[in-house]
Amino acid sequence: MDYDPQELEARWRERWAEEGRYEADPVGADDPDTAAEEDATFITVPYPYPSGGMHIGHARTYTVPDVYARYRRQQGDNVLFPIAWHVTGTPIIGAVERLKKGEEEQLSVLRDTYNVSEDTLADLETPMGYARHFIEQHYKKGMKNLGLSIDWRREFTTNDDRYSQFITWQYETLRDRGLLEKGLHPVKYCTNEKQPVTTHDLLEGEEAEFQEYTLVRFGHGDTVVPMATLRPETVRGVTNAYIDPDADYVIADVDGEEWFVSAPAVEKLQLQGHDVTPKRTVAGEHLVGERVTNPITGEEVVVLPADFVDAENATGVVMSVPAHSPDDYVALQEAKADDERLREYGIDPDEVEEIEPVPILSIEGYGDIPAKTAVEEAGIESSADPALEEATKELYNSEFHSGRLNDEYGEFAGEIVEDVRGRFRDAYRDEGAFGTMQEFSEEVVCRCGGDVVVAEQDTWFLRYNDEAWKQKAHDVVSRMEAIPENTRGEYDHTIDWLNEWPCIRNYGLGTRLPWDDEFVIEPLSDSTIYMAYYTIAHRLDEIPVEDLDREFFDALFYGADAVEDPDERALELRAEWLYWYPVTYRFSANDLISNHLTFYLFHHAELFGEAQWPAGIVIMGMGLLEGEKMSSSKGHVVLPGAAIDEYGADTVRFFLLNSAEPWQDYDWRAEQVESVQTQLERFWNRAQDVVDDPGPEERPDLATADRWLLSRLQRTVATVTEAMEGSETRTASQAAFYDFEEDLRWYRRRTDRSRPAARWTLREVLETRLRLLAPFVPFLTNELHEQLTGTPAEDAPWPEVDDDLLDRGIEAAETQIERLVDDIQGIRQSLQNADEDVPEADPDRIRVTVAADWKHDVFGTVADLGADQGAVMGEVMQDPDLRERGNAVNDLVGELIEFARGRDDDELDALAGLDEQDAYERAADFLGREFDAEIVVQKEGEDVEARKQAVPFRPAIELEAE
RNA sequence: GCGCGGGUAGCCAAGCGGUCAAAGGCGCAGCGCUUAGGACGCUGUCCCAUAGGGGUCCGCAGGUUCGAAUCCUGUCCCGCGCACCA
Repeated sequence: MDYDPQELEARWRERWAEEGRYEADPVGADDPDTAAEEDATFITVPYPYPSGGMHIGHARTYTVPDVYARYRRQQGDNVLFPIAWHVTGTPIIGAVERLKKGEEEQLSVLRDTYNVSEDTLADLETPMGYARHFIEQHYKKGMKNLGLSIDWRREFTTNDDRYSQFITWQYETLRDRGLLEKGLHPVKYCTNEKQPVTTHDLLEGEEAEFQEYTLVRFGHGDTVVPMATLRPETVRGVTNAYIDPDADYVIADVDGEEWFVSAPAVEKLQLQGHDVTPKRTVAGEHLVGERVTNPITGEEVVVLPADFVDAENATGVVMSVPAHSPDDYVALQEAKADDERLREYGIDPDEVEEIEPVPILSIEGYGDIPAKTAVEEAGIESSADPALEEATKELYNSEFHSGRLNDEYGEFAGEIVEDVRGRFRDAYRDEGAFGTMQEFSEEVVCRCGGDVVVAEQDTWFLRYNDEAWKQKAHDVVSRMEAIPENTRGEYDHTIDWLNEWPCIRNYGLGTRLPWDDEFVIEPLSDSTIYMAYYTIAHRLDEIPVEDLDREFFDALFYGADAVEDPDERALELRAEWLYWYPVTYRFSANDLISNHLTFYLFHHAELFGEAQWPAGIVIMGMGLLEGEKMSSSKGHVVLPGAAIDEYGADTVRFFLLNSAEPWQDYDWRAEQVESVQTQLERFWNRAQDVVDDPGPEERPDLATADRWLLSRLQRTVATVTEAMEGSETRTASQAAFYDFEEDLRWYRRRTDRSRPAARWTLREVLETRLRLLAPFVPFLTNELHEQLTGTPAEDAPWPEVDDDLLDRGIEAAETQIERLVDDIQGIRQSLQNADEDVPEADPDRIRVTVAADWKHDVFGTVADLGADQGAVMGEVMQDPDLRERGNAVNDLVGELIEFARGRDDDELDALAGLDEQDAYERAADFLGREFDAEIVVQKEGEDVEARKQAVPFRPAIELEAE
């Protein structure tokens, strides 16, 4: 029977679907308190977000947990592996809108990358229609084609009414526990659309960060002139101010005061919680030459004109600290040099000439006036010099990390800027001398073309900064299994670093905030405990939505005593939940540690008891395609459907699981995938050979080679099992498939495979390997295992190591034969390298001389005492015969000690028990065939002496030509 | 900047104190098998060598050790994540 993956895989898919093979239900759930929970294994993976199609990276994300799920099933566990669909938030809505607008890029992705036909495009014009298309046509199809062992009865979307009831319960509970809080928060706000926007909506400035400027409230008469700065601690070093004389500025009423700010600042201030009424617009020139009062020092400084001031940024008025800002220093120099311009603005040049930098902090290596030093050392002559920016950045950095404030700073004096800035700012903010304004680090433009600015918005926060909550989350981390182990610290790090998290949005799919339906709970916040929902999803459908109220879920998750009149149905579902929970392993991508996974830990820590806390998380790496990042917009993707059509699902699975461990990055390379396909085909063909001629039913007498192969098989079982326990899919599949293939190659070379014992051995080996490989290539292994035994591989138990078949002695002997072959080959090669022809390079006879008995006795002592020259010599010299040999013994011990180093006791014992001569004699036929020569095995003794020194396990070898 | 991961022969990639000139795959070369090709098997693929040997080597520089690709320190380079976005 030829290997036809398409035909074979289609058949098994059908069988699985018909049988409902992977539908899992609690066992012994009729008695909920004593259900056999220890056998329950619950595997989850983040539900896909169907805002586009599935690509090969997704295929791996879902196949890794599938392989583990299949492994646990063969180990006898009751395994639940469910899936659902995450549609919350804006990406799907955004995609639909771009489609409806007829955006070319979006149409091209849909048509060309995801093969959406023209007549189905219309179905995609509603969010759920769009989601449904990708769920059904891509994800579900792809998952089924891959052979994922999912319980399909439990699927749902996060936009379902019942799911919303569940999330409503979660958020009401959290609010009652004081873990939700209302407050102001900066958001990206489009001034054109007059609404908040997400990163996805941006045309420019996706990388922009929020920057918090301090507004230093300089005074001009009764008018406040707020100067924006990122370095509030330099306020005592201000010598003057700068303004753009040609830009528009506004005198406005702000929160009952009169302010002077740039025109663009008005809207920003309004959006940031200020009550702003513009009174009149003036040119910046209006303030030029005027004096403004420093709120901290009380000093008056002059306002100078400057073109470099950007009225679009913050308030459009800046303070000048020439001692510490190379920018300001150079600007001041240039102002001093341009008397004419100063006069133009009615400023007395002599007054400007007198302005000297005022240092306010000290820093080693920069002299008294750091900015001056920096500018001069960099040879900067003008503000147009590009080196100025670099010098400014470098000085800012140095001052931040190692500058110490001077004495005039009082309680803040002597401290490093990095440590003191926040406190300094807060102190004066409380006092009223400072204000705050948020601004982006770069220009941000909405896809609609509108300017995006920072707005402060009323928002509900999850209080991840709550110390008690953090502590509980840390407890979860300390108790769970983190795979790989080096990720554990990242969870702790994230828990410590997380602050308040705004958990609602103004629009999007999902669950409305229960007490304010203007808002919707955002995607990372409605996906923290949904694993619990899987355990009951299929049975929830029987219950009317309106019954799923707070009390219902309280009874479900907290038991009959938690509510006054518990709903019986809720208590039944509670049994299901308790049976499956906790989640045994959650498989997820490494970039989700810093948000989703840690949220998952937080919410479980708070809402559920310790017994329901996550038991383990396995982190998965990223995928590349031909060495490059995948990108659906560039069409640089491989779709699972196409890959499965071309190679078959088993090949796709095997490649994805075998090319790297789950947590390592992997690279889909067509060439490598093809090679996997041919390897599987070869495996199939060899298996067919065994199926066709399976040998005797009863175990015959086995030859050495058979016993060797069976012993190797036991080691393989041990290696694969251990690897699977740690989710090391690469190690496991490598050992079961490729590594063992090496052993088989040797076996084939070594022995006659038509013997009945060989047939029996090969059958045994195949059956075991099929079971070991069943999690990886379920289609092929099920088929072959059924052909061989009548049952599919997945229904056969996971192999166990048979100690009776493990034989160290046989393996040690075989290793010696391999070594002998290598050595003979090495000698022959060396002779073949000769410039002249050497007849011995093609020997007629090979003489193998085994070391004398007394040498083996010495080795026995080494094996007993270990690699300890002194101890061995001491022991050996007790023997008068050996003592007589003197130096020869000393040299031999040295060599044997070297040999014994790094070998474990088991191996040394096996070698000590080995009859070397017998091993070689039994292999003589084989060696003769290999080298086409007569093999003479002899033992070193009184009448036999080899040309070369024979040492135990390293016989003398002589090649002889007639 | 902060955190994580990584730099191994022509390429991919394993190894993570001694059995390491370093698994396996790809590529390349030779031989066998074959009508031929493919597939398969054997051999070779850093340098030197007429007997299983020697030399150099695992980003770079130091160090620990009887012994380092493997441990430590420093350094250079590359990838990924860093929030209100799934």
